[in-house]
Amino acid sequence: MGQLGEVLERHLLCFGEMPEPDRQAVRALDGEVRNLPRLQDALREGDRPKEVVVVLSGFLYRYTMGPHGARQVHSFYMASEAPCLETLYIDYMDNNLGAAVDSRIGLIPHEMIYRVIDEFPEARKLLWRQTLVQAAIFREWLVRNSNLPAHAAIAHFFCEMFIRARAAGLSKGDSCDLPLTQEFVAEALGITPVHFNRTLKQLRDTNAVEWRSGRLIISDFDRLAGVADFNPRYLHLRC
Amino acid sequence: MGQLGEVLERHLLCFGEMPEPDRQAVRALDGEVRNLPRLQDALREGDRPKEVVVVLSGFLYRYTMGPHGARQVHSFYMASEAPCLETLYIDYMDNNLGAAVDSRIGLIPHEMIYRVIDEFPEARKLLWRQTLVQAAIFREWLVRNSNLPAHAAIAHFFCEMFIRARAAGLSKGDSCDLPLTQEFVAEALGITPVHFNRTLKQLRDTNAVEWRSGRLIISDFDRLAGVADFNPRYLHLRC
DNA sequence: CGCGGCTTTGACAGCTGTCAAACAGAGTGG
DNA sequence: CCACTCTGTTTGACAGCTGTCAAAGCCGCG
Repeated sequence: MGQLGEVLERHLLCFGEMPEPDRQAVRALDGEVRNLPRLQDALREGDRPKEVVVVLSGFLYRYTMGPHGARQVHSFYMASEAPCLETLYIDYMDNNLGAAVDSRIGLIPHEMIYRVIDEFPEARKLLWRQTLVQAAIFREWLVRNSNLPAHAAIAHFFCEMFIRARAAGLSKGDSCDLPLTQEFVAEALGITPVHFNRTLKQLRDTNAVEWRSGRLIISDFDRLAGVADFNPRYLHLRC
Repeated sequence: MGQLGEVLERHLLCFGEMPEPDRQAVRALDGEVRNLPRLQDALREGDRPKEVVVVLSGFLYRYTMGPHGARQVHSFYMASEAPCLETLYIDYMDNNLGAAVDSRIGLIPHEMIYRVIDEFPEARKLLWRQTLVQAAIFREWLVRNSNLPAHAAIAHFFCEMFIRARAAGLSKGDSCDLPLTQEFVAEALGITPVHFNRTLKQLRDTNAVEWRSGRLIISDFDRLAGVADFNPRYLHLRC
């Protein structure tokens, strides 16, 4: 029973069920654990990683660098999530994975996972599905950043983060950790930090949400979801 | 040897290699062929399809409807491409798939593909990879729509469509079909048709690209790619 | 010729970006 | 305990890209 395998098993079970033998096979996965200091990268564009990453604590983010030093964040990953599962079957990274705060990550060798995939169809199905859910999230972010005005986009982002935290068992009541700077989130939403800050103030004034010292508190989820036209359907969560 | 299987085989080979037995298994896939008139949907939000779609001719597009009737296009699919391969392992559609022009599509039953996936690991690998490449394209569209000014976004879109058409063997020299209205493309880029039109005129004046009566002609690809900061890396094409 | 769909153009409002500077809070060292 | 520094947040002023609303032009087709 590897620590990493247990984390991955719990994560996969958010998206569907597996029979006990498959669960056991996933649970048996294990690998190296490593500290990843804030702003350090775990994977870089062009890398051909030989392990799959699991977030144990902290917050990771995936990004690409634009031509003029502009950074676009594609996604955030909280504890228990598995970014870049896709490295299993894609030749090389076309983006970067880094730590937004001091984090601890686990590295499960591809070889071990290939064996599970070959021998346990239900585990394979959930692994595959996890990568598809990632794609669904990218689609939703595309819609959000392309169509929603800043205040709705911010509300949408908060809703998603909270729902994901709750699914991962990381929320407490109506709040969860969100240890990011405004700049990070602004780069995920495709807006300027300045504009993000201004718009956040407006949202705060609605008393639906608060975000300070790394903690997100959603006192009126329904109102916030209404502002964002948020529907958690795309997350394909079972719980 | 199914017609649909052959199309799918050729598409998968754009992303990697398979040994002959796997190729044969894919080639043997087949199913119903159906006409899909312009603006009609093949799949709708909430559907639980039992077949995988292959585009035989025409142009499909995937989209979601926003709250105020706003439509966001997630992607376009030209002949030989396979949209929504993801339906194999995801519970229900969280978006719609429709025809941008009169099209012909093939429907391969999930059951047939599951058998290939179970018995032919290399075919499975390419199928999986195809879904991952889709995700990579979503990421790139996210970056494009979030960061690039309209003229660069349009140039980027043209570059991608041309490269994909060439990979599919659908280009002739420096041109390919692109039978879409300006409105469709504008909705993919997350800008207004009016603004799209205005900005397109500017691009046209650079003499790098032309687009009329459904045909895209790129007379100076390098210049266009420069404007867009386009790098085809994310398409993960072998050829 | 008239109709319908698409493209093109105009005028104007407004959301968002840019550049700068002030402000706040945590950690450091004197 | 108080400067001091550093990072991140907050505000201000202003430019400009993009959206909105309308109307005109273009083209294929019955």
